[in-house]
Amino acid sequence: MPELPEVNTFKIYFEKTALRQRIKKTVVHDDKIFRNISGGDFEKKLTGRTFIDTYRRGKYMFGKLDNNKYVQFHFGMTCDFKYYSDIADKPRHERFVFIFENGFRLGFDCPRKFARINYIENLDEYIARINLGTDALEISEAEFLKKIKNKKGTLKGFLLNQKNIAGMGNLYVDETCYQCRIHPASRLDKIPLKKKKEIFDKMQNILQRALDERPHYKGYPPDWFWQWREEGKLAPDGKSKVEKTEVAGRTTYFAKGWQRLY
DNA sequence: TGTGATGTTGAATG
DNA sequence: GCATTCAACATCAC
Repeated sequence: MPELPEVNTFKIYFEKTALRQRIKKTVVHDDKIFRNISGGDFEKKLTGRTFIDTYRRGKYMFGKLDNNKYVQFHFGMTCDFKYYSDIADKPRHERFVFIFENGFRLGFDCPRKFARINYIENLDEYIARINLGTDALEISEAEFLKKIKNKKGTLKGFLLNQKNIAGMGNLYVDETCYQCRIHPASRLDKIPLKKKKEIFDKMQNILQRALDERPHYKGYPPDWFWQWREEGKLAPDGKSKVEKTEVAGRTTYFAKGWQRLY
C-alpha cells in the first residue's frame, strides 16, 4: 500500500499508460473521493485533455495537463491504477476512469475511498497551502536536522508527519527504527545528533532500495525486508523479540532490547 | 461476528 | 503554537 516507493511505482505505471494520450471521455462513478471539485465538473475538466507530465512529492502524485493545470492523486491506503481495454477487466471499486482515444481505459480503483483527488490550478500555491514537506528522498541532511531540531514528541510521530518530511508511512518508519536500533517512541529531544544522522541515512537507503525494487502492494516478494514485522520474531542478536504496541496512534512493531528507547 | 488495516484530517484536549 | 488523542472515512480479510 502506498508509501513513497509504492506511489513512485504508480507514477511509472501512469507514465507508461496514460501519458500523452488524449482523453476522449472521463467518467466518474463516485463523487466521494473528490475534495475540491464535483464529479461532474471533474468529467468536464478532464475530457479532451492530455496528461503531459507527472510529478511526485512524498505520497502525492500529480498529473500535469496540457493546459498546465494538475490533477492530484493521493492513494489513501488501498487505491491503485488499472489500465485495461476489455470492460470485463474493470476493477471492482473503480471510482472514475479516463477513456482514451485508443479505446484503453485507466481506472482508479479505490475500495475504501480514502483517496483524495483534487483539481489543482496552481501547484506551487497548493503545496505551500497544505504545507507539504520536502520529499523524503530529496531532503538534505541539513534540512532534516533543522526540521527535527527543537521538536519534542516521538520519533515516529515526527517521521509520519507529512509536513515534516513527505513520503514515510507506517511500515517504512518501523523499518527505519529497527535498522537504526532505536525505539520509535524515543523523544526527539533526547536523541543524540549522531543518531539523528543515522536515522536520516537509513531512511533514505531504505526508501531508495524499495523504490528501486518497484514494490507494489499486491506483489511484495515474500522475502521482502520488513518480514521481521511479526510478533515474536527474533532480532539479529538472537534474543530480542518483536513486540506489537501503539506509537503516535499507529500500530507499531519493534524488537524490545534491540531497539533503544531514548 | 468482530476487529484491524501500508493514510489523512479536523476537532478536542492538555 | 505544539503535541496528543480520537473519530471519521468504507471495505475487505482473517
